Amino acid sequence: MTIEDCPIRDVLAGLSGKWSVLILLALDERPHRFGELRRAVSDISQRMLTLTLRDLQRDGLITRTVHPTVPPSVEYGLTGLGRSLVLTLLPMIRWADANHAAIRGARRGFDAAAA
Amino acid sequence: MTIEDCPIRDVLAGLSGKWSVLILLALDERPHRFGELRRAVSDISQRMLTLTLRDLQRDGLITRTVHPTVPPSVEYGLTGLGRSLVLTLLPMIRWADANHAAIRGARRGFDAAAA
DNA sequence: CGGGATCCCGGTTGATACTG
DNA sequence: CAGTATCAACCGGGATCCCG
Repeated sequence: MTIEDCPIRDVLAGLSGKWSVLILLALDERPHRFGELRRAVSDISQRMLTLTLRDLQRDGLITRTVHPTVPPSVEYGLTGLGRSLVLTLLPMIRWADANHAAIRGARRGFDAAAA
Repeated sequence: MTIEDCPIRDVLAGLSGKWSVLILLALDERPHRFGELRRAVSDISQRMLTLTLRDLQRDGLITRTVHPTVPPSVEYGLTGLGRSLVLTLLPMIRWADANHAAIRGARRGFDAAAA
């Protein structure tokens, strides 16, 4: 009865970081190289980008292709599984965009009432 | 240019906890009392349930109704905003359910290859 | 260029005990 | 029943330096 037995919690855990969803969205547009991703998801640290990418790859959501050039070049892209996940994420993204103002308003109201 | 200016990150931050989504789903079925929620989301600590509920209420996603009985009874339910959010979440939930096995398989493959 | 290794801090979480 | 208070542990994440 560990955490992995609950699909929701197990899958969500991987997306719970601050960065996974942003990275998946960037890769949904087009494949990105490491440095491109770093700029696309501005203010992610090199370390967290590396770690998050490895987790996503481990879960079979993204591909990692090394081109043995000098200097090296690594391309990341979505797998079929990853693409199908992003599709289910898009409604939530749009909701976040559309209702961000309402949430911020609710927060202000709540905080004011608490004071 | 703080974090709240990005709708995705701001909204996701609230759901990134381990518990928010589970609670929202439980409340989507029907309103729950505190103790019911605690059993529904088994192995959440009392403390985290309290904290998460307050955050969700602060964001305008759930309602909190106190019935001044003895002993006290508090009912939580979804707001309209909350219900609309859950609707956008459901595709992702179903995806998690359907693809949990695939993800676990990918993980095993990745870990085996790394060894 | 694309990482890995290390250090370290601070917020989040859990256990436990107490309360109206 | 539905919380609040306090304390300790943990771990996500940033900074920095190094490497092929």
